[in-house]
Amino acid sequence: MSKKLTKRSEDYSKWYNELVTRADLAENSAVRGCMVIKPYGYAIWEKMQAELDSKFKETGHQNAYFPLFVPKNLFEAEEKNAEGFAKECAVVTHYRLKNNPEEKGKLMVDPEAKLEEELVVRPTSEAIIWSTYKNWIQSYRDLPILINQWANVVRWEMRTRLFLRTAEFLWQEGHTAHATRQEALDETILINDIYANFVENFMAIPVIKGVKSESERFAGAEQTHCIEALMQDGKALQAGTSHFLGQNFAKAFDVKFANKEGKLEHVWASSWGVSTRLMGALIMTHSDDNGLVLPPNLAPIQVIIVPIYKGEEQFSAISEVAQEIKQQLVDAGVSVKFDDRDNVKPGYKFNDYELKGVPLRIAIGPKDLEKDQVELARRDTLSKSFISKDSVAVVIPSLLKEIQETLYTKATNYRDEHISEVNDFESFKEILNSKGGFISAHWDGTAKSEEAIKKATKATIRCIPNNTKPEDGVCVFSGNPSKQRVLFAKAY
RNA sequence: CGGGGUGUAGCGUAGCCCGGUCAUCGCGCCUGCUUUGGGAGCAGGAGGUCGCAGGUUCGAAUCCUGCCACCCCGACCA
Repeated sequence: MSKKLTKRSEDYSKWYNELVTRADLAENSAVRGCMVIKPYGYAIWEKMQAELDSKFKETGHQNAYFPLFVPKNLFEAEEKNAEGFAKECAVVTHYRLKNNPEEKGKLMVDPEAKLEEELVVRPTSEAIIWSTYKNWIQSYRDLPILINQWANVVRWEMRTRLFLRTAEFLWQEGHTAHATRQEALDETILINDIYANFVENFMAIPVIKGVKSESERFAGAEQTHCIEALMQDGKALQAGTSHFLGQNFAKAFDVKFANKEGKLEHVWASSWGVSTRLMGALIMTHSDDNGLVLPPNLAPIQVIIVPIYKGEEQFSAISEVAQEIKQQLVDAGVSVKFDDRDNVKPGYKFNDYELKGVPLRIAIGPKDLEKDQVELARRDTLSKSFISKDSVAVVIPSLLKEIQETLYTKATNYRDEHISEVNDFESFKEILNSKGGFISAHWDGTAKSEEAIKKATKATIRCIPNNTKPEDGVCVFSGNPSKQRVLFAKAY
């Protein structure tokens, strides 16, 4: 394997794959379409989990856990939902293996052990959860139910890609039940805002909040709110969704409550989720040709200390200073590692931690010891400077903040430069293929035009942004009247 | 499921057309010494049912047949 990473501009997919593998985040598993998330990648995911989880709790949500298997008859209950996911379900049909009489030492599925009712491995948990909520809800006093679960789900995708589309992935899914339409709608929007704040402030990825067109909507939802991000290859990525489910699931699973007047009503619902796909967004938003670039908020190691030395004597002198600095940083709440491995040279370590996206690197050598200084290198700008060894604990925490902001600003500038307003279909196609990114254009609101545009350009409506102002125009495809612009893009 | 491609050491590969010292090279790994301010050097070493099963042949990584797996492009998708 070559030491240099493939350049982003040469082959974006290859670059992405190499980066994920070589930065030690994850790798393809022996199981088709599944991935192994390695400790370094998982540590980042855990940070994301912790932050999101606290936001959910702050807003009154609780965690719970529901089964992996969904009996087929439950799965069928909400027709649109079932139809939407039917083509990508893994199904358990048997519960036992036996020795294969034809081949020694091999096992076979025992045909005697066929299940009466097949079990669908959850592609999402609405069905199993709503069949449970039915028993939990009788009165308006039981509402709202605000539950989240951290879980894995399985969607048997034809083609997979590390983090972005794996057959099994990790996510959180919230499922709430409310007494009124408005309350459920408010919840849907509250969560979408939590997602947006999290992705922007914590992951330093700018997003556009909006709602999905009917054809892009979650199967079984009345409205799908979403956050859309833009990757460095000009393709959009749906980073999170929050669905207003209306009474669809309540009706499908017959979930009713007695209101204050004693009348029975169906409850109102929302569901929402973000997944390990956010890891993909993180990688494709910030990384460069040297590897991953982690925002300090998410970096398992925020500062790496690399010693440069000849011989035992120098090493112990440098170690002493390094340990001292490490302790100061730990006390300042910084996550820091001192890499004292002797089997690799400093140059190797420099490259290795750049590949892994560690935000700051401190190098300490004999020359620095003499001058009471250390070399400080930023991952985001790749710039180096020297600071006095006593100022480390003061300089670094604020520098980490600055890096977090710089990354967000840089990504935002890139995103904003890649939103193009167009008014005719020729420039639509032209810009989509040359520059990529989001295209803001008028659309007549029909699924027909949307489909035709998709066929012609592979671009889909990413969202109808929340902040667009009404503006009279004509559909970029059909020429029919339109009241506002929507965002198109090629998407992952 | 359609169209294309690939399976040789942990990873990446040469060899396949034209059968015969042919199992190649690089990275990684192990041992030792020298190194250490941007992916170290030298010396030695370990590691392979050439995807699987048949067939042709005196002889198969190489030719033929079947199977399996994976990858890419489409349809599908968080």
